[in-house]
Amino acid sequence: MKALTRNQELVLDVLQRSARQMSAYDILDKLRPEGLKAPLQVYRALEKLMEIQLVHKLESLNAFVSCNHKSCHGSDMTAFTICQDCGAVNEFSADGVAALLKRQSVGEGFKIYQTAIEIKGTCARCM
Amino acid sequence: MKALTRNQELVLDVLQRSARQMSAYDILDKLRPEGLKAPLQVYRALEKLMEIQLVHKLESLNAFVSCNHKSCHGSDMTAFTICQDCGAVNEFSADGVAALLKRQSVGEGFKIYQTAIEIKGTCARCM
DNA sequence: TATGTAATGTTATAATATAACAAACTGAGT
DNA sequence: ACTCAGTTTGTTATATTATAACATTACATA
Repeated sequence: MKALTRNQELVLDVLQRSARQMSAYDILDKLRPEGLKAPLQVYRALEKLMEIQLVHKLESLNAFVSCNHKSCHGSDMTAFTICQDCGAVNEFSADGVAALLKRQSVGEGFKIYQTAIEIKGTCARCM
Repeated sequence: MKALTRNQELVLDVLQRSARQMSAYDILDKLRPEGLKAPLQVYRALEKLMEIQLVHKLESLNAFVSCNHKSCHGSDMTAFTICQDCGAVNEFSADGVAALLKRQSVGEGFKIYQTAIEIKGTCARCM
């Protein structure tokens, strides 16, 4: 487990402090005071952070969240609920779903590398 | 079930003829000969077509596919495998997964509106 | 025909993401 | 310490994806 570089630390830190998902440009704006200037600096850090599963991308929102969910590091399965009213995103453990998907995809001769499950709807608070 | 408008027909037709997923701009380029000029014409058609589930968006690719999968109209659950080698996309039926997700999310007090499951990996052909 | 809803066309612009290339840093092996 | 390979960085420019705003037209139906 390699140490993070400065830019990676900065990006991760911003994401961890944020209550919400952030776009790459949201992150960039937060980090301008630290000297970051170009989107690529953020995107590159995000790429690495996703590689080591400290950050996930919400594909349907083009946004990023940090992941403290220990069980998820080393897993290739992430699942999120996204509330369409309040915007709250919640990562939840989907082990049963993961197992089922794996079985099914093996049945179809497909080798899973990474899975994104994004569920849009209404959260308990907003109902 | 309302009839489709001209633009919606055109967009759906292009997608159905295509062996692959297409970006909105891919579609636009195919339809320039029919007189379409602006991205919005395509995006608006796509929006409607997705609403009535004749088209799905692959969130992780920012691309669109048509859906002939009868069982899926009226469902709020779509699942895709995406081969990272050849790019082939396959929609598969994930009823079991859907049921499981529904049970689990209900447990967490979340009301599902729409779910995207996108699995990246290697297809049988490419293994 | 009046009326409301939906769809259209158009221009402009916002938001998201990557290409290309030179330079600096890092770590392992010698 | 030296060097080599690999990674990370900084930077400018550009590609790709998506929406805003607004005037206009089509269309069903009461």
